[in-house]
Amino acid sequence: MRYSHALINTVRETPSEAEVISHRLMLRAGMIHKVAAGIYAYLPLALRSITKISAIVREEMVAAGAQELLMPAVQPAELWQQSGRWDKYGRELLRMHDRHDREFCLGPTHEEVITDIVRAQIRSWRQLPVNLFQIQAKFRDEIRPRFGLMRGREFIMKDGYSFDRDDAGAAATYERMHAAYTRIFERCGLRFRPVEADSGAIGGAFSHEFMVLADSGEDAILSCDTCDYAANQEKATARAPEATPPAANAPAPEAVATPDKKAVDEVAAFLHREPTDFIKTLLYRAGEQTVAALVRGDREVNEIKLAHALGADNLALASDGEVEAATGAPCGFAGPVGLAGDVAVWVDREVAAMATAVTGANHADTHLAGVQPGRDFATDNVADLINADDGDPCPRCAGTLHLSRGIEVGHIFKLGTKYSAAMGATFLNAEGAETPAVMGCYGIGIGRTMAASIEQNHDDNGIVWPVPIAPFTVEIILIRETDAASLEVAAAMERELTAAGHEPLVDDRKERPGVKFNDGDLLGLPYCVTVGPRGLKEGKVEIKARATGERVEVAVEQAVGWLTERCA
RNA sequence: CGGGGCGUGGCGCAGUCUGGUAGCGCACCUGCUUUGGGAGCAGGGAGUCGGAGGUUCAAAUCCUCUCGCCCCGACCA
Repeated sequence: MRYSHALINTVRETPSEAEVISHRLMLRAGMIHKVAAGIYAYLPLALRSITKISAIVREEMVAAGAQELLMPAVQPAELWQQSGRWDKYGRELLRMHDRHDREFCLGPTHEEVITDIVRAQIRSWRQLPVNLFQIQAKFRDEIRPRFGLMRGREFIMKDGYSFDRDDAGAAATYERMHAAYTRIFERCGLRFRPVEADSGAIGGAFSHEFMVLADSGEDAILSCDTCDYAANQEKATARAPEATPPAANAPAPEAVATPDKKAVDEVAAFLHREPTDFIKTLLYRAGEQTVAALVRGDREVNEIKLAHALGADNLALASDGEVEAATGAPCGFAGPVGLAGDVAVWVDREVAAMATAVTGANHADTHLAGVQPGRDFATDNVADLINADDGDPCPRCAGTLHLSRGIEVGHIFKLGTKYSAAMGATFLNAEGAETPAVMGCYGIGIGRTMAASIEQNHDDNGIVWPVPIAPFTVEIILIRETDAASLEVAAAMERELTAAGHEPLVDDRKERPGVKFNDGDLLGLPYCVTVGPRGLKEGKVEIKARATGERVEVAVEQAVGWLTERCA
């Protein structure tokens, strides 16, 4: 490919809308073009990379026994009504009407359609298992799209769905997908980690997210420094604390004045105690019920865990007015002792293990010291309710958990029979009984994987592509595009490299060398060959490795061989 | 949806407070000189100032409405 004929328009100045580095660099390198909020066109450079990522995904999916198909982006409301999600999905689902006023939506995911297909195609246990996937644009009307391709409304996704005869089969398929995903992200040259994830409303322990490790990631993950335990902070559980036995015959709680001190840190400083000596009481509304969640003063409530513990669908922090109604005190002085009887008290494991603590007194400007869980308030409902944090003990071994950030590029989970049962995707098993297929689903954000790679691999000068997903593998810079000898060498090299399976981009633009070098670094192709009169005088070209900055002078006739050896 | 900010040549911005014939840098086009890490000089093209309505002799600037975009938050298979 000749740069002078390629649609690659780099810009020196960073467009002001870009927050994260991958978005900035993709705009600067002329890879994407925004069409509307969260909706992008993939320009040729970006599409080349996306095509490569897709090819890796296809190969590994097929190798793992999956078959590719393609479903429509537009889906009829009836299917979503059958699964029950038409009413549940909310405004993230973009709905529309056709000319006959029938309702449709743009597919944010394809469980309904795939289940519809399979129920029409599958009759017998002999046809199972079947594992199907597609690579296609999805649309989710995100409340706030951001970070360019990282969180768009329209995005390219590989979504796969498996149907098995029984749980054991589904578990085996799940493991195969886990292994395939690991190979996919390894082949893409990414540093990543599979982590245990919350499976949302579906429940069950079978859910893993594949996280590309990057400080700019939107997800917090905890991983053990000793064993291979790693989990999304939404899900991560630290080892349960040992109970500290309370002193016998300890005095009853004592009220202490804490005028105008509300936040735990303020009260702790005022009383010369540590936040870890406190119990923080947060009030929530779960439907009609008011719930008090008790966590140690330095901890954060994990609302997902709390919702699971309660079996609640929707959970929201209580308003100031609701707090006053439940505690009889202004917000900031809530505590478990003497709460209104209709408030359900849920106690974090760590709090239940405390010997004594300071809590709010349910009275303005007052706290209680010397409160004993179990003696001064009931500990009937104990659960893990907090976010595990950096330094907590690992639940599986003697190691320590560490907090880091990641970008979710893949998510696999076992669905069970939720959709197959609701939509009648059943088959006759070996005993002749009608049985719903056991499903799993498996997603990879293709565009997000590309963005995550840039997020993880860049420097001050631009992108640093890993060879397997680079738009081109080699850039050939012509120092003097008017020099006949240089042109001849570049043309020959382009031919030979192409024949050897490389993808060269020849910068033959009428630009000064400095411009070409800087654009070369910005585009970030793995190798850059500089062809100019000065080197050719000695029959040499210079090759630079983008990732390491290593430069070598190589004889013209050895350059292709040198590159082939390095790219293997 | 709540809070904040921004819409002025392709991109980045000034001008708006205090109304008076639209400007700068980059990019683009032409020519000459240059050419191993973002060249110089000269010339040139390009903007209904997001849109609609209003005030005024006069509106990018003041008023009203509206649309879009960005940031923070709530939300998220």
